[in-house]
Amino acid sequence: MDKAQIGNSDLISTVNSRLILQAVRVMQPTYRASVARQTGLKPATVTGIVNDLLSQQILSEVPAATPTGSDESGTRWGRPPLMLQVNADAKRIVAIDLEPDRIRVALTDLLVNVLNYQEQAIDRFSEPEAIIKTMLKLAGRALEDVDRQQLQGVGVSLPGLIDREAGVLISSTNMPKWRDVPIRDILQKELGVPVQVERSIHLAAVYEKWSDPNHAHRTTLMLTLRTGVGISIMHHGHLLTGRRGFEGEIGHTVVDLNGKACECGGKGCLETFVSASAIVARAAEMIHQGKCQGLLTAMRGGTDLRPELIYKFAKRGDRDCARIVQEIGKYLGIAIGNMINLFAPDEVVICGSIDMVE
Amino acid sequence: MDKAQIGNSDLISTVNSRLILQAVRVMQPTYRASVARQTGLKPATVTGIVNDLLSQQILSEVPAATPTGSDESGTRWGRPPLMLQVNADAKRIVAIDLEPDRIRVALTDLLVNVLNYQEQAIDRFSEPEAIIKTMLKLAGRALEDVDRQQLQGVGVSLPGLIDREAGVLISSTNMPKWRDVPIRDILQKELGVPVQVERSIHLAAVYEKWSDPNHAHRTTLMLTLRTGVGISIMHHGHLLTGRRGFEGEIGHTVVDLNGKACECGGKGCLETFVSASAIVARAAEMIHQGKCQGLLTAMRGGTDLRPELIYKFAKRGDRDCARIVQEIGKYLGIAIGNMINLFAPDEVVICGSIDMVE
DNA sequence: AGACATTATTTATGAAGTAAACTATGTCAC
DNA sequence: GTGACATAGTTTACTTCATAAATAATGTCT
Repeated sequence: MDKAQIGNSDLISTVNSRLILQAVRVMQPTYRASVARQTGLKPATVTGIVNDLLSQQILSEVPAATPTGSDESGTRWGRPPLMLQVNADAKRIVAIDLEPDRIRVALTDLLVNVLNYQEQAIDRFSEPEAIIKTMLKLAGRALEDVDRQQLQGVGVSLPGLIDREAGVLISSTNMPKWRDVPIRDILQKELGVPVQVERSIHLAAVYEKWSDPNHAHRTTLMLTLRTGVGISIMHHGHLLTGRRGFEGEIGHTVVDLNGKACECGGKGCLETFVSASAIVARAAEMIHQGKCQGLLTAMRGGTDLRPELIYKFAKRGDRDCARIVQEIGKYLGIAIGNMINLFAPDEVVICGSIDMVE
Repeated sequence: MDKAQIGNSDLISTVNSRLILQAVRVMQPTYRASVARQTGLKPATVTGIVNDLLSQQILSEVPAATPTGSDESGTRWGRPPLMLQVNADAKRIVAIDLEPDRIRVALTDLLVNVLNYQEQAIDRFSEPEAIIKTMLKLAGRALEDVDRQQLQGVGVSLPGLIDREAGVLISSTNMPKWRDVPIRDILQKELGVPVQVERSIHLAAVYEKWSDPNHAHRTTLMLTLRTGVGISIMHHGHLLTGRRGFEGEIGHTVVDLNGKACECGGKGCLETFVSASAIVARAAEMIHQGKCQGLLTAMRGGTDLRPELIYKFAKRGDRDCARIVQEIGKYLGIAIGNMINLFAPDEVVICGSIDMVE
């Protein structure tokens, strides 16, 4: 049997602190009595924890306010509350987004306002060591004026299969040299602060939940389009994740068993229809059959064959290109429909765009 | 914002009691010091909670035991532990399984040993009121010799879509008269004890987790075959369930977009290939085409056309019937493969059998 | 009989939530 | 202005739990 969470006063305080911090973040500006009503905690408890958070400067008190009681004539009474809000400046967070073609590093405050942003192009075929060096350089710059005490931690978004427990990037389709790289430990050692890693495609869902306080008991299905298709499911406030991070591979879901062979060994996988390379291949095939003449002309004019070009032609009324786009929708629709049957989500979010990686 | 679990001493005690009870159940017979090591709780804490559980008679102490310490020569030392085990007789549970063609009621003890079992055939077209009356009759009989104090509660397994929060059976394919029946509240009122409802197809997964202590951090995909196909996912110890209980509908996942129209409005749903009625229809179609002559002969002999008959012929070497069975496997395989891509489960369990309902 | 190892309990302490009393602070009526 | 009123927030005394540390219990072995 694994060790589970045990109950002690530590558990109580983390649970309640989070609850209160969350409540203030969502309702701010707000005040102690309101927080108590919302969370179900008693006023005395809220006072204690709020004072604690005030002394840590994670919350701050705002002076002015008017009484909350009122009647139909607009008469107000009662002691005016002391308003609370999150002191965004109390902490700093560094976010590192590794993508096949670039690294993006942001320094944010507690409310995830971006204070500083850097972007640097990389070659997706580089050695991981070199790329990590670049990440460290950018992170170092972001942290130049940050007190280490103030730094909450570093979050890293990775484009591929990860092992969450070990903090390892197992593999990445678009970055072939990355194989079992223990990136969390490397960064943690170099930066000397706690580092967390997560799979890129899931982070949109995490943010969605964070920014929407009513999300706790809903189920959201989020599809992320990029070079391929990823799926994330936020279920009752929890992100569905496998131990090894292998989940979310909707791209290799079979949507047409008579379809083309896929790299994965399957036949008719979703990605044989909706990935950037599949779309381009499909267009090339049609050009070969003498269709999509518009595309051919554009290419002779020096333009690259890219998904967005096909879409542009489709919008302009090119029948053949429109058919390609329509097919993408059809297969995406089948996949989404299947997911809806399985999860009965309260909402489906599609984000990103189908891009090529050089 | 919804009200979340707040932290107070109640939380601590429930968390720790459950932890300890669970540990004892899994390791029994065991002893306090071992429980403390396993759970991470301190010995004094375990003593306190165990004594509490002993006084409630949920646990019992077994006298004999030998010292636990030992060296290579087999020498043993130390104070011999007081062994603990779950006192299965402390509580009684009533389990009611409603199926389209029968009601099954069991009285069990805390370890889910069946003490008493009753089964009664029902007509799936009956009014819900009549069926509930039968359920109450059987439950009443099961409870005849049970002290109400001893009764932990009643669990009901329902064959269809449920609303867990409301305890309502929303609809059931095989029991057309059941529409939005608030069965939990009805039973609760009549029996005067807490009633919980769950969807039948998911309960195999729940039991699987309960009976396997190492299950907490695994992901299991469980397919349940009956008149159709249901899927349950046990993920990190939690059953994936939607608020309205609409999930698990893998049967209406599209596996062949050129397939037949399905009742649900889709085309090529899994259930158009692997449900009992679909299989029979497929065989009838083949007979019409002059195939499956063996089946035809059997049917002229008065045998009903049922899935198991087709399977019997397939096993005997009937080529056409074998093809039907093979097709079932093919489509089931696609659906399962897709699920594996999505969830990367640690294991896939297929249970049940494809049955007809009269 | 006494050393030893291990299990189990007791006692004292501390952390956290909470009920209830109490203080604080505004508005309004007079 | 003064006091009633309503609501916000704090203080105090108390309870519940976990826990560290001391202690007791119980067997084997020398």
